[in-house]
Amino acid sequence: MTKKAPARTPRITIREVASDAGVSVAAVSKVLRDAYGVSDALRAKVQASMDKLNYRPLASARGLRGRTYTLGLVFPDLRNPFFADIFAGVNSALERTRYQAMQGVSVSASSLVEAMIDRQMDGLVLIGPNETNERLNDIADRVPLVAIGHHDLTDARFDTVNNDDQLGGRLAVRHLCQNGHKKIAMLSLAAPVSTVINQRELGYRLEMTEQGLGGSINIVRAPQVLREVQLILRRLLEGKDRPDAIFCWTDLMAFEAISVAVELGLSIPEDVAIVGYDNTVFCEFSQNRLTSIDQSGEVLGLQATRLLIERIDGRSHSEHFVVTPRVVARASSAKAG
Amino acid sequence: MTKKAPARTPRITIREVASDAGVSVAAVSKVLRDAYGVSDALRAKVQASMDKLNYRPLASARGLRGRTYTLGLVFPDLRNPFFADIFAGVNSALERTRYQAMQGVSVSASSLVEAMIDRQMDGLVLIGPNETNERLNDIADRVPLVAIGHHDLTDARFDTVNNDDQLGGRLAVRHLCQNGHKKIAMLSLAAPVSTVINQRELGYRLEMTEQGLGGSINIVRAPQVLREVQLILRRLLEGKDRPDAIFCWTDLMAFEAISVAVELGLSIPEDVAIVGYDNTVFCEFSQNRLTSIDQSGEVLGLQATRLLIERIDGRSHSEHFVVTPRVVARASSAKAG
DNA sequence: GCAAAAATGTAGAACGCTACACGTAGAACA
DNA sequence: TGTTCTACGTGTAGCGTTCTACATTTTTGC
Repeated sequence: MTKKAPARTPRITIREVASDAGVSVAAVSKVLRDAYGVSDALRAKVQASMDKLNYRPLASARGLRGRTYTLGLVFPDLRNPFFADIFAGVNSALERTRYQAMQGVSVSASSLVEAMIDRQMDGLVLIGPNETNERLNDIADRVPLVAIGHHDLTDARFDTVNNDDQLGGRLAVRHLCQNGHKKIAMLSLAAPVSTVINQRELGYRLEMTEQGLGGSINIVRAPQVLREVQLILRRLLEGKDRPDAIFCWTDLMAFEAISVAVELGLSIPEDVAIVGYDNTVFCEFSQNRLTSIDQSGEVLGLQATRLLIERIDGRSHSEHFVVTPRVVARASSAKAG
Repeated sequence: MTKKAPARTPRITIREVASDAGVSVAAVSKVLRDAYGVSDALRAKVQASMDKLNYRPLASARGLRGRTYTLGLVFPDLRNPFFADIFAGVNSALERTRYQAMQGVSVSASSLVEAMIDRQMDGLVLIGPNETNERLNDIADRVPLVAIGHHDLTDARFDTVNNDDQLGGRLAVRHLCQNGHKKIAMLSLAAPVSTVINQRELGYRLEMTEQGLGGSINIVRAPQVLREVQLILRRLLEGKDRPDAIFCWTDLMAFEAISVAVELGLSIPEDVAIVGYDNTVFCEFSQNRLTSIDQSGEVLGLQATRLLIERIDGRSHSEHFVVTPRVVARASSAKAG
């Protein structure tokens, strides 16, 4: 079945560079890694040959001995534009380095993580990993690891970068209270897989209680399936006890909430105010004009990358970076009455 | 600066498997690649050892001699959820294979493509590449290549998978005509970088002409920048010659169009109908209820992957796969009057 | 039953790079 | 002038695979 592939233009190797520059292979390698013991003259000579031949080191070969200069990013999903922000942050951190990021997507990180380790990634960033600390430590024992959006720090042998999701939950409630809302419901995720959700729920609860609204705490949980979400929102908004505000655990759900509300003839924010989370581009975008909690994905990505490279360079104690969220107020939660 | 990294749990190598199974390294390699000349007994023995030791071949090492079983996907952008559909298609094509996809994002494919070649990807899928055929052929000479969303087939030494964008443009216009709209404008992209846009514009023009609306052909071009898009849309909708329908080159722009229209107090579809392109999940989603041209990203991804693997396996002539788009009608373009 | 053919397994040389261990030469020191 | 440093280059042994030869065993054909 497998025929011979057509002849491909062959690669320039370090050997050819060496012979072109009239030096040893080892010398070229030194220049490549800017290792100690290289004179300016030699560097220049080698550099010239590399440029001339358009030489590029082969990552797999490097990986066999040293590094591949490749970082792996594991996203849980590609549909949420919030992840694009994180990615942008990663890339800006990588700008002046020799590292390159490769991404993969998978709900259960496991198999993808293995694939990335097989491919000699120098380090991994897991975004919103749905994994136990035990499992994460297991990975961390094999490859430098940073988790974004993981709040369990006990015994962590990896770094974390987090938005303060608990504070985020609080801010949402506080903001809605300030704008005169009282019956604030929260739309959360069924089977809360991530510690992120737990923190947001906790923040919601705590702030509701502190605001003296403990009695009207109302967490509604929906799965990721669109139909289900719509159904549950409809039930919530048609019920006799309709909330006058909904805090949604992510912008995407918030858009859906707006959608269902409008469909039911309710006006926003007069009848029901909506607040989302992530402050994705789409908040600005559509008529949604959605108030949202900004967790600055770009900062998350940037810090995670910084920590990861530190770790690759040898740091072995764990660091945990926290970003403070903030409310970005838009029309969807404007002052009631 | 660079300290010694902490001791990592070492990898199981093919050598250890071989010694555990009491066979040669070559034998294990044969089993791994299911090459010719392996008895059932040997296979079983080796398989057992591999399972027992939890062995996983190292891609970089394989790459040095043969394949890495890694495919590279190059996306122009991560924000458009349409790309998630393509990705899903790729993954479903990969399901029962030993290949794994890694993604990268970059507007100008160039540097990312080089990085992927450096990392020994067995093949590349470029999505909406903003490159000349010359450049693409150049890449194709070095690595098996498939382009999704590239309409220039002259001399192509790579495969392409395309939605029939010209037909898509036609369908949009035809649909709007059938629903009684006449002054149909098209919102396109400034500096049309991709052949995709050209085809959609062409389809729009041709169908307008055939419908006898050649006189009201009106292509408005906006850059990718949100502010600009809003400005241009506002100008278009406030002008004395307001169109009664807008065909937008992508859903994201269509949402923006809806947004601006609503802001201006226009109702959709009575005052102005909107049609998008891509049929992203968000069409169903928000109150947008956006009519869109479906180009089935999943099929595109699946076919591209299929072609790519064929090419890796040795096919050298080019193939070009075309998917037929279809209109998915929703509220945003309902019958006028 | 014997030669030829087919099937099965093994040795060992790459693949392109890194990094350790040296060799050498000039500078600094006494 | 000899000796010790230091800076700079080089030789070469791997890293974990694949894959071409080749050696050995088993099967087949007559």
